Amino acid sequence: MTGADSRYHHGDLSMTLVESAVRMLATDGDADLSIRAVARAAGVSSAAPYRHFPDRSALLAAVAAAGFGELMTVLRATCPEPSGRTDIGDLAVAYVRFATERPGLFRVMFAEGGQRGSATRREATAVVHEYLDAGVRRWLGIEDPGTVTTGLWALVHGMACLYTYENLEPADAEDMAQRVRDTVDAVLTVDGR
Amino acid sequence: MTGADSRYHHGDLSMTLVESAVRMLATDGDADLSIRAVARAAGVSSAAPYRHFPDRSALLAAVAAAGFGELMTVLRATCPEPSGRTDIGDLAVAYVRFATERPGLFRVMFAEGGQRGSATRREATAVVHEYLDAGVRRWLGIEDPGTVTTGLWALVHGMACLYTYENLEPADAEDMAQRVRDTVDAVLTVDGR
DNA sequence: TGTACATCAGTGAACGCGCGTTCACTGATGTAC
DNA sequence: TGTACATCAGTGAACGCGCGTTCACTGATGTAC
Repeated sequence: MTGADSRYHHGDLSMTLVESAVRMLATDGDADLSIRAVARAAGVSSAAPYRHFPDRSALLAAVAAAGFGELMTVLRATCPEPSGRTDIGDLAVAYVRFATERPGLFRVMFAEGGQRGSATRREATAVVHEYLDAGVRRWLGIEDPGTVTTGLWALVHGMACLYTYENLEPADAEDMAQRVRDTVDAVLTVDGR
Repeated sequence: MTGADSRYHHGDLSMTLVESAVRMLATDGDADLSIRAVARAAGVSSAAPYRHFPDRSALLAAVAAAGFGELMTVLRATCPEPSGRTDIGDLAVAYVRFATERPGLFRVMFAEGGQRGSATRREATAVVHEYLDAGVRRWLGIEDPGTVTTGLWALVHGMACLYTYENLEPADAEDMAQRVRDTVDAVLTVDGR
C-alpha cells in the first residue's frame, strides 16, 4: 500500500504515518485519526502528510488497507490452508479476537477507511472472501461454495461486531473463544432443513 | 425513551431533537450529528438541547434508542410471532433492509450511540435478542436455543454490516433480499456435522 | 375572575479548541558536468 | 574529485470553520391567593 515510497530521501514518512495511526488506534480505539493528530504522533508538522496523501480520507484508506493486511496475516498464521470444521472454528476465533483486541483498526477497516465501495476496499475484502472461500471449498468439497462462504463470513463478522461493540455480554479472551466456537457449531448443526 | 417530557410547556423538544437527528441520518448516512447541527435542524438555538440532554453523547444515546425502537417495529411488523424457517428468512431480509436503507441510524445504534456497554444499550439489544430467541424456540422446539439465536443474529447482523458498508457487492433491493435468503438457507443446510 | 409571582424552556453571545488545508519557504539530497 | 544546480520532503504560520459547552438573560406559562 505504501510501496514505491522508498525513493523518498527523508525516510518513509507515508509508512511512518500509517504505523503511527495504527498505534494510535491501538492505544485508543475511539481515536479520531485527524491528520494533525497523526502527524503529531509521527513527529512531523501537520502539513507534512500532504506530501503523501491528497487528503484525510486517503490516509484513512491507507490505514484500512494496512488493517486488512494485518487481518490476513493473523488468519493465515492461524491456519495457512483451512480445510475442516475445526479450522473454521479457529479462524472464527482469530477473526473475533482481532476485532475485539483492535476495535479502532477494525472500525476504520469496515466502516470509515476510504469511501464506501472504493476499488481498494473492494479488493481488500475480496482477499478475505477468497481465502475463506478456498477453505470452505476444501472443507465441503463442493465446486462453488460462494453462498456458504458469504454466510460464514457474515456469521463471523457479525460476532466480531457484536462483541466489539459490546452488544453481546463481554467475556475474557478464553471464554469468548469458547463462545465463538460454540456459536459456529450451533449454527452449523441446526436441524432446520 | 423521551417519556415524561410532556410536562414541558413549550412542546416536546427532546422528542423533536431526536426526530430531527433521525431525519438527518436518513438524508445523509454519514452525518456527524453535532449538537449544533441537530439543534439547527430542529429550529432551536444550539444551547437549547442542553435543557434536555446533559451532553452530546446523551443525545446520541437517545437517537440510538429510537433506532432500536424502529428496528423492533419493523421486525414485529414483518413477523409478529416468528416460528419457522421462512419467518427467519423474512426477518433476515427485513433486518438487512433496515440497515441498508438507514445506514446512518444503524451506525449510531451499533457503533456510536451511547457509550459501549451502557445499561440502556444493553437493554435495547436484549430486546432484539429475546425477540429472536422466542422465534427460534418456537421454530426448533428446544428449551434454550441461546447459542443458536446468537449465531443467527450474528449471521444476519454480519450481512447487514457487510451490505451496508458495501463490502459485499451491492444489489437492488429485490436481488439483495434473495441473496440474504439464499445465504441463510446455505448456512442452515451446510452438511458439516 | 384578576393579579402577582415563581418556574424554567429557550435565547444569543461568547469562550477556547482542534480541525483540514494552503502557501511561500528552506534546506538536505542526488546528479550532471 | 569538486562544484553548481535542480529537486522536493518537510516547515511553520496562517486561513476560516464548526464544534461542545457555559452563562446571564427573557419571556411565556401555570399557579396561589
